[in-house]
Amino acid sequence: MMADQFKLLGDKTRLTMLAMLKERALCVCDLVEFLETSQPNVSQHLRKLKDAGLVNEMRKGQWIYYSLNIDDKPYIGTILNHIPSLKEKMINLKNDC
Amino acid sequence: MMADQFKLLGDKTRLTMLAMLKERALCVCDLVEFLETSQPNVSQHLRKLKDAGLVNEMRKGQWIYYSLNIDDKPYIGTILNHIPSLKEKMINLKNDC
DNA sequence: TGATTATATAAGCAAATCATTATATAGTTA
DNA sequence: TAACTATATAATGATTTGCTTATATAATCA
Repeated sequence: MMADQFKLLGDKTRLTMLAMLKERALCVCDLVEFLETSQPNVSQHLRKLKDAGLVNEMRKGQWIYYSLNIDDKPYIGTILNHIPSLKEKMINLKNDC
Repeated sequence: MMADQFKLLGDKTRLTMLAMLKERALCVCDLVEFLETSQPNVSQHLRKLKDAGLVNEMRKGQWIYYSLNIDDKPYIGTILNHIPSLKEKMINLKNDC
């Protein structure tokens, strides 16, 4: 249902995660560092996003990279384009923590 | 905050209400009839939408009409345009119940 | 004025939500 | 293999949410 997808966007942490993933694929530890929250918290939000089909995961060694999967959800893309870019603030993030 | 606005869209009842108001201004009793829920429930959802500035109210006699107020929120409009139209199903709604 | 209609507000409750802490799983490295 | 790192899952608890029932407010009508 459509409302369920918006419910996912209605949380500051998840909305920020999606805005980050709009810039590039990220591993869990990148998200943890940037969001300044616990690793389980990030993992649980990621699971919700994955269950809703909004993100994909791809293992790379011991890291798991998450990326946006919204090509079939144009309105989600529109929404994310209205969020101020986080590119600048993400510069310090090093992959493979 | 942006997430708070999406939180409002993340509820089936409210999302339907907004989709209805996209068609035209409606009084509370129209919403109650269409949504098949209680009048206080509708009033409380309307208050949230009003507090967030998504709808306006206008009294007309003993009725209060609510209308969309999203001219300054383009992404909300985009979202509502992706919701299947309710126009057909709203044909039987008589104003001023 | 008193009854009726439309709407709002308050109180209460079950269910959902978000975070935390503890633990499990899986890959890597020494 | 043992220790370490990255991530997931489980258990728990405080807070929020959505709805119901009861009551209040405001406009209309007889």
